[in-house]
Amino acid sequence: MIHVSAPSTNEQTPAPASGAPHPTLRVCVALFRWAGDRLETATSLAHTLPSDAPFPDESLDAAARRIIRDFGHVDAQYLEQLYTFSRPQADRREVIISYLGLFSPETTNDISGSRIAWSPAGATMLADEVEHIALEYALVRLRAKLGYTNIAFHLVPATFTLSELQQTYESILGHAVDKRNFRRRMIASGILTATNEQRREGSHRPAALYRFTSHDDQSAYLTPPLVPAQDAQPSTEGA
Amino acid sequence: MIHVSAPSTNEQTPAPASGAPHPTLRVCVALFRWAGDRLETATSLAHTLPSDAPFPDESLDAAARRIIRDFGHVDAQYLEQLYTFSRPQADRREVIISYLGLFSPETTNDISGSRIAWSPAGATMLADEVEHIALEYALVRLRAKLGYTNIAFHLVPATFTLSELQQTYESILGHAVDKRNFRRRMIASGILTATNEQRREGSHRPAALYRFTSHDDQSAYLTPPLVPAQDAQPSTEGA
DNA sequence: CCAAAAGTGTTGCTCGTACACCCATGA
DNA sequence: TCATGGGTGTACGAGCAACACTTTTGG
Repeated sequence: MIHVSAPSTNEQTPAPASGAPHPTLRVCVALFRWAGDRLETATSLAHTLPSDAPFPDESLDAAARRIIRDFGHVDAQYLEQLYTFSRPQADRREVIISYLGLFSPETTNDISGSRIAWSPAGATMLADEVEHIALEYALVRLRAKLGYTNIAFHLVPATFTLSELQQTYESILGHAVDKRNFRRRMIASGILTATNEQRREGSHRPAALYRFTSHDDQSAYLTPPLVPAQDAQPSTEGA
Repeated sequence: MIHVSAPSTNEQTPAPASGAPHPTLRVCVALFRWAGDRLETATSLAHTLPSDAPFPDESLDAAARRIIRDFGHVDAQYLEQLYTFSRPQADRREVIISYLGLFSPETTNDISGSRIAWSPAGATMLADEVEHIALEYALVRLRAKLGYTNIAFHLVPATFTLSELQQTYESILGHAVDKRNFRRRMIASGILTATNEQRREGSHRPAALYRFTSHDDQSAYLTPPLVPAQDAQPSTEGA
């Protein structure tokens, strides 16, 4: 978590370049939800990503949250800054800070008066080129993070079956995964807790319901394969 | 990694007052070089990271490259956008786009009239809080990328011995690595090519010299210049 | 009793890690 | 001949991928 709090005492900031117009600032958010059978992207009714200029007294993160509330009338479960683009526009430059946001299904069920349209991720067409790139990139990041974080849990209801979770993974990754391996890995990871409840639906064996062990994610995993050698250096190997 | 869970209740910030001051934009660069025995960070003589406001007609990447040239009178071998911070400052907001830059030793040898001071990475003290965070984060990213990219090659001379390369890794990672495993991995990875030259220095067996197989790195793992990089996005910037 | 999804183990392979000694050289 | 760093191979364990059948239920 990156945290910027107090204003700095350092007054190093260069003056805005000689009379030239200030760049336009815009925060845009690639929002996803799991629709039960597929991943969906949120667009405004005008086929753009939800976006707005941050207010002067507002952090970028806060602006992203506000944009999500304004468009969807709900809060996202997960929010992460992705990348900052810039491009020439009219007489000034436009700087676009892109975010990735995730909704849980419960959240998006009772959206009323929402200005959001949902379309299948991957088939979402955006007029704006930068927004298109930002969306593609958000998907890439989301896929990558499935592999080494518990980010998928933000897309899934509070309690869920392992099959549901697996379907979520498969649909985001775009390929099937082995059931036994998937379950073993999920359970071994310790981020799942079995509730004692079951869900019975249809004429087949009921499924056990699980929930997350911890709701804060430690997605800050970085794993360099190189590992410390036994001792500092001094002798040849101990033994 | 930013995880925003339960955002505050709606404050419904006032509409974008047209008279409100634009945010200040600033690009700052965490620059590293390998000094032969340690990793070093570049600071301005005033103990700040090299930074400046981008010109209106200049992309963020171009601004970062210009800043590096202005401060060091040389070009960096590697440049990657890291994260965008924002903070309140005086009457307006300051938005800081941070970059990671790497120099090869050859490059920094003939810096003359440079406005850069080098200090050991990790021991570099910066007055500004955001710059400090940006620098720390750059180090984290650099370390992490050692594990799954060939980023280290940007820090090393055009030809080098495996021991030199290993020292670079060890010093950046902060721990020793096993010599045999390191060499096996490097050679197996295929990004190294053995030249036929040797380097003899000191009273011991001469070392074989290697160089990179390909000089473009696919470490564009975590940056959006994704699939169709430069040409598919005429109005945005490549990397 | 049938359909339909839930649930369960084993095996082989790959990759990472630990580990010790000989080689070539200059002084 | 000695000190110094360069260079080499093997064996073990962890973790991942492939793979098929039994269980429980509703209709």
